Amino acid sequence: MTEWSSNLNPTQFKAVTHRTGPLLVAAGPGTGKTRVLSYRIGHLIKTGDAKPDQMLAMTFTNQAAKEISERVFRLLNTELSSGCVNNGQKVPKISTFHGWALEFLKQTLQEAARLPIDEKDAKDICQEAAKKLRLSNTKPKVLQERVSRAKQYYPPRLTEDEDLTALIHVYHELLKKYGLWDYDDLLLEALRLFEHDEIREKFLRDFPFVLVDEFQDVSPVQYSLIKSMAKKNGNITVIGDPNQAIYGFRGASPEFMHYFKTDFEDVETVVLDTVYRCPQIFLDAATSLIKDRSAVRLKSVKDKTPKIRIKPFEDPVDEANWVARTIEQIVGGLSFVSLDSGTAGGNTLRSLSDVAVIFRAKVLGNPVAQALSKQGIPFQRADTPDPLAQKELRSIWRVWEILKGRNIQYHLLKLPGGKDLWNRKLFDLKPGFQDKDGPQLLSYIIDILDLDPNRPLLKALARAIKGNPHVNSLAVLLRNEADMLDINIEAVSLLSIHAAKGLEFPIVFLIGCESGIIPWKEADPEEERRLFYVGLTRASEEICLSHVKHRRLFGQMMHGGPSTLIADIPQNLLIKEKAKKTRVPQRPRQQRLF
DNA sequence: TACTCGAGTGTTTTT
DNA sequence: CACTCGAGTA
Repeated sequence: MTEWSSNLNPTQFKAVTHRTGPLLVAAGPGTGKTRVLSYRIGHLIKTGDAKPDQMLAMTFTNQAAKEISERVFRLLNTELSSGCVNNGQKVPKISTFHGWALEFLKQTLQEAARLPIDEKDAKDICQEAAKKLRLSNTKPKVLQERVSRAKQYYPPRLTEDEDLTALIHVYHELLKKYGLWDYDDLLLEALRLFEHDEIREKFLRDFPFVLVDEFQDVSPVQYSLIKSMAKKNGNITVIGDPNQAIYGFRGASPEFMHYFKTDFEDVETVVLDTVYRCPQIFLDAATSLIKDRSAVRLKSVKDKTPKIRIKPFEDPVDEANWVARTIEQIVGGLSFVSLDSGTAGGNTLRSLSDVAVIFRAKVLGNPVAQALSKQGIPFQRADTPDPLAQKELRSIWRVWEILKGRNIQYHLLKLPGGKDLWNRKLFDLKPGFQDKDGPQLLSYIIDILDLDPNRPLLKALARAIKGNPHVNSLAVLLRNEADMLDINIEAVSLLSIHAAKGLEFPIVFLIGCESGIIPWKEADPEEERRLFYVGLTRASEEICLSHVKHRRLFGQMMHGGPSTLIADIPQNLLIKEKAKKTRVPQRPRQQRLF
């Protein structure tokens, strides 16, 4: 315990050691949210207040669940070795909302539980439903989005739209026929189960300690779930930052943070306001954007407070080239702030992984990606497409699922070539597949799908499986491989602001700071402010906001001028730089290999 | 059933 | 611009 408290500041300590009853932790950017969450779990175990398997911690992403698990286990292991905790093999359940819901449904409904499908299959089924109804608009993507949007509410919010009502009805009939649930159903069905008193009572007995991460991002359904998961005076901890609520477009609302205080009884509120990440000026700029400047003033522990640089450019290519050149100089050993100003730079040696370029919409990353490749600077983008959207991989995955005995009927139906063919093909060979390992399964699948195993895509897949021979879910493996933005890799990161949430980088370029881009035209202006807030608080040392005069977006010329949000920041926190007339000649710095 | 081509359309994203 | 989707053709 003593070692623990030495790692925590007083407010963190208060949140970690809070004993019983509802707890709301308002945690600004870089205030040690994950630390508090994992320490709290560890602390509850250590004091004996909770048995490990009485705890459920819920996150939004697998990544977050993994991170927290790792920290908790690291914490407990250290404690274990010093003999403080007597650990049974029981462990706290740390899982995503959806992951927990699926398990809960399986456990409660047994064989009556259906099988989950991903978004792509949901689109297909939406389309099937729309065709049945002869709706005029049958775009699967649009339909699925509208259906999913409605299903963020319980009961699903059907508005006045009759088409949507009918569509959802038929869509649900189809899902029922196939024995499937979409992602939204997992949460909705879990919520439905909680309407049965005996089921809810059992849950309350099983999990008297519930913790929720990124609480500001909960949807109405998730909020209802949370309310069902604890008594009004129960041991429920929620942690989040209302100023970083940027998922309104999928039904989340920062309001739930306020509701929590009245929906539960005697809520203890702890505000984490000591920021370990950002310099004070970045924090002041960020908070100045938020309307109800909630009495909280974030305080940075950093002594250096560089100002925020504002850089104007003519067009996206200028902007991108400047970013690329500047990065090159940074990793060359010159400090960022002193560039252009003639001062000799500090000697901080930067690595490419210290740098992120972030932006409001993914397309804005393209010119930067081009400029970086031209300069031979390695970079990684977070926005890799879902690998399972690719045809071959999807077929491979379907056969894999069939051989693993999951969702067989539906996958047979969807495989190219048709059900009968595949029934025949798979029939003879199925026995004994339980024992085959990943690589064997894959080569078998490639064989019966008649694919060329030497294609780079399949070779990469084979490599991924080889590193993970006992993988059960190919989907999880593929998606992890694909969108894992590897922080340790020696490369610049290109990310949307959304994708950057939760991350930090010493040096951040926030590009495309123009009105119409951020704030995005026709978007909730308050949420746009929070987005900018998130963007500004990603940097731990230096940040530069840039804007251009003209930008071609979706084939249309935009000239919104510098973002109105920049004008809303107290100007003494900014250094505005003049546009440079001189266009630096393109020098090919590094020959590309091919 | 499988592929090509042109019209249409645009934020952000997890499960 | 760049991509997706679906109509149309083989």
